Amino acid sequence: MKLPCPITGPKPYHHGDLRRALLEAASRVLEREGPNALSLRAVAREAGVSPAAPYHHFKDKSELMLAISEEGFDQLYKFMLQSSDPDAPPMERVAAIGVAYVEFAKAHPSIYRVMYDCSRDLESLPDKAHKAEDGAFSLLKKAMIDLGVVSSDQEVDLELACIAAWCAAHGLAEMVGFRQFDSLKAKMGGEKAFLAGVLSHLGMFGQARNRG
Amino acid sequence: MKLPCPITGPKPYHHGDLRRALLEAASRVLEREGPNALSLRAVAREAGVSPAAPYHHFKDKSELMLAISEEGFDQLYKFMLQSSDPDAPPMERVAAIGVAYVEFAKAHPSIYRVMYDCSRDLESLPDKAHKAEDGAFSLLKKAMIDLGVVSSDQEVDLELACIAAWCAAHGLAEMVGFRQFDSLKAKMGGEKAFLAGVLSHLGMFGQARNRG
DNA sequence: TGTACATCAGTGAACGCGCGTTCACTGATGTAC
DNA sequence: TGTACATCAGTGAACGCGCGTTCACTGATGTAC
Repeated sequence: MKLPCPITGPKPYHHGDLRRALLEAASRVLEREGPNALSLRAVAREAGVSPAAPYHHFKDKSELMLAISEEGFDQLYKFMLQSSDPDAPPMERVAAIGVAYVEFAKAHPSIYRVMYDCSRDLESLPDKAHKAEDGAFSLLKKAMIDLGVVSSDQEVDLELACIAAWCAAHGLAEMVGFRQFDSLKAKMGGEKAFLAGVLSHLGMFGQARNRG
Repeated sequence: MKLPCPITGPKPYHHGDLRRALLEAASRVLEREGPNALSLRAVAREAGVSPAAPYHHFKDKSELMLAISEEGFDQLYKFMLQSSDPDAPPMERVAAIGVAYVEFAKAHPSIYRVMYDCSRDLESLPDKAHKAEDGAFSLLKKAMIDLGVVSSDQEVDLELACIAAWCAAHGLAEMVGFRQFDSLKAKMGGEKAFLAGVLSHLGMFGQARNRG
């Protein structure tokens, strides 16, 4: 691949890895302007490319959205993984996974929204995470099994517990940013305390309650 | 108000109560075509009126959306109220409120989405429900106090408990419709059992767990 | 009770906008000989 | 090693669309006298 002079050179006719560049451009658009501004044209614009160019890499808009969403799930999984020490006690691990989930959504609300929207449209969020041997849902499931509250042979109950945790995390992730909670957060000395406080009331994250 | 002959008469130039009619038209559009199809023009079309007519009743699109959302919260509150017997034990009442919330969202997903979107944009969901003496949040709060797990003088903890319940309900409400859960629902003998099962893992709805 | 007139609540045409997508095209690349 | 050519990955102009909003207008209503 021939690269142009990084300072003065004209951009080459062929891009090199436009697919990658488009996904990164999409991410920038999302962070800067929010999910409503995410259009095929905006992404192409951000990548410095004509509006027709993306069609060589994605069948249509929904395929681009899906790719963004998949990338998001990848990042979320990696973040969860690095946030939960596999040698820590299971209770701590479950809590760490939950907190990581919420923090990710809080840090990247627009990407999270695209992820969620794609999941709803395609009815495949848990499925996708499920299938991947080491996907986010599996990570939670393992921690839940280790937690011992539900045993792995009570399959239905285990599944229910994981779904409950996922729902709670999703709800909290979407609502934690509400301005309405600001004064309570301040009263408690910060968002972290607030988060722990809310989680302490949600069954499967109960150990936070015992701590403080 | 002069009414046209309901069968053959021409529609009158003046509508009578276009504001009301627009809100009902919006509701129909939402149920039929989903939140993405909800535009000022679509609502006017559905109401059988020119695209400029709504501007005599709403400053702009966002004001219409807000009105739809407010109406939704009203309906939600009424539904919660009629679903929870004030003489029932507090535990049952809290559970009934939670189930009603989720059922409402499941029954009217598009309206629920508009409600949520408005809340997020305006940062006023809990606030609105809060201010109204008999709003949905207050209803939950009262039941929580009666439940006795948190006392009304531990204000912060009470608030946290209510927020946790709200988040959990929101998460469940948004995810309960996912196709991915279909097989589990079938295995458990229906959505109601599934819902109760998930709720049983969420702290403040714990009584469902003791029952079955 | 009748009439002049201000006000209200509609109409429908038009505006500019950004969108997703298509199309004929062209410059760059890589492969066969 | 050089050359012909198929293929790939871009361009940019154009399409039709639905949108939010504005505008000059007009029909109906209600009020003052």
